[in-house]
Amino acid sequence: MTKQRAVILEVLRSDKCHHTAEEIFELAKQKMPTISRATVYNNLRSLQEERFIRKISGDEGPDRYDNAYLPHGHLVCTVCGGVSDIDFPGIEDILKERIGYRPESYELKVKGYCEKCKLAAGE
Amino acid sequence: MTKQRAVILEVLRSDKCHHTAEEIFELAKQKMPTISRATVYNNLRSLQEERFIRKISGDEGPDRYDNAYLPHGHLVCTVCGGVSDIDFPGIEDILKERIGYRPESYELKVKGYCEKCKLAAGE
DNA sequence: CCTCAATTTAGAATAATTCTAAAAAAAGTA
DNA sequence: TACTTTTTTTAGAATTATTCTAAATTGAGG
Repeated sequence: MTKQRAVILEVLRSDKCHHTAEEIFELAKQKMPTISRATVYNNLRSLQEERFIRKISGDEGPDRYDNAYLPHGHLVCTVCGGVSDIDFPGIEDILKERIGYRPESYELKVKGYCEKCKLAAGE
Repeated sequence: MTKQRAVILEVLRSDKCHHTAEEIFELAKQKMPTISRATVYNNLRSLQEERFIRKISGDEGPDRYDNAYLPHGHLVCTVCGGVSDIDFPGIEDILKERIGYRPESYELKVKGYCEKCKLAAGE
């Protein structure tokens, strides 16, 4: 475990956002000003391959990273564009039923209103 | 409806593949050699906004396009990398149950074995 | 401490997509 | 039809996101 990788993990775990590589790079630089962009990309890739984190590739804009590997849904807000985690109980059963085995992984993105924007609209 | 747009739609509808913009550009050029890459990108975007087609952004590689807008699942083959359509009956009910309304749209990508690779492995 | 393999670095290179400004085509209007 | 206006296309430049490169550095194991 290099210092750089520790910093990147720390950034990933410091909040619930789904940051882009560039954002992670900026945040990591605050903790370690000499860190290089390539190191961030390298680590994001290897962390993903080792199943510590998960890449979320969006319809638009750069990829984002989730600090958990375990698959779960993502709610993409049609108002603010934010991405939040959301679980859909029973989803894996449906997938298994259809293809005959529990999939190695899946990604589910649902467009709707995030909690914040739902509250704001309710006023 | 411009000639270019018609050609692009024709390419999209000519087979069941999920082509990349570059592939669509190449195929369109066979029908209309003067067509420009930007025109392909412009049309893919507007067709998507008008909900004739759907963009599928994958974990890796460029975006792909589906000739239908109606949401349905995609099976991403872990062997050959191909993307095929797959329906998961009941999925929309699960989504609605969890968020309280039928989502405007969703995207579900499941990793597994496509029909071709499943057959090949079975030998 | 040495050694060696793995990692980091800065910047160049690449890939995918968007932008730009001029030309062409289409649509609207008299 | 002829004229005007708006939209679309074009080619290539520009931008964005990401990967590659090769030299320098680090860190783990002996």
